[in-house]
Amino acid sequence: MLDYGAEWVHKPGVSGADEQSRVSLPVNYMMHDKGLSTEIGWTNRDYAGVQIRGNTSQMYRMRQWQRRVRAVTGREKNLQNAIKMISKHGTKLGIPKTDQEECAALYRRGLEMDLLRGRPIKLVVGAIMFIINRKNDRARTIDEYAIEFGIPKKELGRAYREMRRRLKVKIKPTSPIIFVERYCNSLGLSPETQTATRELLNECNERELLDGKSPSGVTAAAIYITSHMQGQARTQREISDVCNVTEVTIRNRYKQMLTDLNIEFDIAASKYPNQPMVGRVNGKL
DNA sequence: AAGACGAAAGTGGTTGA
DNA sequence: TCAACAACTTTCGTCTT
Repeated sequence: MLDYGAEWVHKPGVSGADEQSRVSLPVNYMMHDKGLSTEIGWTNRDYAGVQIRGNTSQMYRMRQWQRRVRAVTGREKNLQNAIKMISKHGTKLGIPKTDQEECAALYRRGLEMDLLRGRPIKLVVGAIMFIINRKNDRARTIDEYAIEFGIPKKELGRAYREMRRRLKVKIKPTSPIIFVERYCNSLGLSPETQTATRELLNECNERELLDGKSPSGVTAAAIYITSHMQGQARTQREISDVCNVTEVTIRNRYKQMLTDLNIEFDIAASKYPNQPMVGRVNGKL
């Protein structure tokens, strides 16, 4: 686990409120030098805000060199590039800042272990961002990363698996549950329907009906069922658009779900509101 | 016309020899 | 490394409402 907390420095001989004095920002992995380097400001003023007189072109040159000197080695330049990319694509995909920092930290680790030489930065960054995505149970699929980075899915998948192995990141299989909130929201379904969908998936999971099936596929099927049961019917087409699975898959999955769970439910007859909720009666679905 | 259905053929990943 | 395999996709004609 990474600690994102502030870093307190203990001052000897000081007590009370001053005892825990903040020295600077917490170490920030989104800066290639962890935020520890010096920056010369552009204002031509000294620490007290007084205008610096005289040689402004000298100030300009100092700034220039400070910038140049900050990233000297190839490795540091590489890291700078990668971090820029993480932040750019991360923002577009809506990845939380904390996740982005984890990506940067993991990338740095790969760099230090010398695993990255000769690979396109884009590919490694994509793989690492997907690793963090999976590790933290985020509701995004590899397809979305492949599209965002403009890398064929096959290639990104291969890089992802290799990086995961070499960096020794342990990853659980994706649970369909993590997609429920996102998909239901996209489809404008009520919180009750979301809950019902989770119930349904949990029930399937307990009976071990989900292993080996694609997580977004079974989520799509579950939503198809519950949306009808809740009187908020969505078509297979609408759901397949949002969940990025085909209508055929939704059909196969939902039919099997109904038979496996012994649920008698006529989808065709359920297009109208006020259908009974999915829930447990005496512990049974 | 929209939605659902299911057969058929093809794809990529997993598994076990 | 290779073949077998299950899940999934694409495509398309048919049925139902």
